[in-house]
Amino acid sequence: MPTRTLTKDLRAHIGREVRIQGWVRAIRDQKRIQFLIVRDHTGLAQAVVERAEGRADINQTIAALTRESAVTIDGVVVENAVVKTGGVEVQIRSLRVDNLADPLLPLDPSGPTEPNPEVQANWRYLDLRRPESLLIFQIQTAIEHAMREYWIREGFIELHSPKLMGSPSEGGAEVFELEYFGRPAYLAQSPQFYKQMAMAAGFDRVFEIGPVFRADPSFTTRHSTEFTGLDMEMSWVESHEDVMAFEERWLRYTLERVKAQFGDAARETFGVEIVVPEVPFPRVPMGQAQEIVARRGHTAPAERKHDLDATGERLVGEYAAEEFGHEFAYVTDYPVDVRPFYHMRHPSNSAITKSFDLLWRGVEIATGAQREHRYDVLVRQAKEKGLNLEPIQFYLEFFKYGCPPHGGFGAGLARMLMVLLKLANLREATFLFRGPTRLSP
RNA sequence: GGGGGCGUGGUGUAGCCUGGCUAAACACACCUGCCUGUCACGCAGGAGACCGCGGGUUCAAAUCCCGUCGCUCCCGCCA
Repeated sequence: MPTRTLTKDLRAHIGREVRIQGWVRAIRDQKRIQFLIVRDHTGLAQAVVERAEGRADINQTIAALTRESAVTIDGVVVENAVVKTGGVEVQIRSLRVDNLADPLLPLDPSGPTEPNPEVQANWRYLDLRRPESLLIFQIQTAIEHAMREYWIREGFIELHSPKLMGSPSEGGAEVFELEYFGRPAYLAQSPQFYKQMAMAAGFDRVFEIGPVFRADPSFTTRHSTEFTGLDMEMSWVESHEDVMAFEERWLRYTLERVKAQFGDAARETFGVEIVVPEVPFPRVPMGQAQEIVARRGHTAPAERKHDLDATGERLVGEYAAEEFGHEFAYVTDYPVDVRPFYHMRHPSNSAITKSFDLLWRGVEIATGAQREHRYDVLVRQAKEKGLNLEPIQFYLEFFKYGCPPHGGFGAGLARMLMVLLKLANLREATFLFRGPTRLSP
């Protein structure tokens, strides 16, 4: 008997005794009868008990109960069309208070208004009790699952690369430094070098879903200092086009799966329609992107006229939506000066890289490229960027003993979730947000 | 890093511009009592903030000024 029944399954247990477990969302304690609304991760259920001599203990417990307490209820499921929680209710036989909640909640998960961001962050576990919060992470699980499924089906190997590094992977300004047994170490801001090392190792195709760290003091709704990176790298590509072609099919599959599982829930809770994108996605070379942006009346600051700023990206997103009816757009052919040294350059035009960004509804969600796999060219490009070769020598060595041509991309999980569900802020799509001013809980 | 906004009981806000008329108001939550099935339950009563912090102006400041701390948004950086 003490097998737990989820609230969503009560209808299948009419007339039988069940145990439900969850949080007290509401207490309606009346003279003759007492109602509890109990929430678990699958929904709401009403539990009811009449005030009577034989149930004085239960009646008393309920009189002293508080909202958001954790309870276990045993009782019989009865059908009652009047009841708004699914037309069924549980007639309480016994009630156990597993954890009584303090009556003064710092954050009310079923309250009429949303608390301030700071209150939400400080009491994140109460904030996460809101069903819409739960749904975000159920959808995140489905996304990750579908992505991993597609990768594995395509012959990829899953990688877990180290996050502690002896030298900053590239550049250096945006890397966290920490003390490592008396010498400096750095938190990986990308698995870039290691996934390329797997190419040199002959793994052919790899992916990694793991934490990445960025020491940028960014204050926007779409940045954090620690997030889950989605990275992949594939060997024997002819160009970055092969990578883009993979990525768009991977995304189409993922959204297909997520829509099938959560399309209705996403519509009801967030008012968003999950669209399974057509492939190929629209492609917009940087030169054309600049024209589109200019035509739409936006002028980027002179010093970054080779790149797209956030507004520019939004406008290219609008363009893709209007011209192609598409939520996604690849921006390709970024100039050398706005790309890292390891991006391969076009053989016909060395000022342009074989790289791309992927925009979703005008928000940058991924960056990719074909990598430079020729040792001497790579060294030349690193020098050109003014890099100190010594700390990256281990990386450069990958390309001295037979490394296949390869390419890949990196994307951000929370950022994709934010765009998918049209959330106002990345932190809603992050279990525990880390930012320049947020390091706890 | 640059710019804007905000900071009032447990929570969300009003009041601030046009200082005193409010011993700081409203909603939700909380406490007490009442209520024959409630379902945003209802009704009656009650407790709870000296208005982020520090300084200044003034007869008088939550309200004006300066500083400071915190949060937040935009830009930049990027996923």
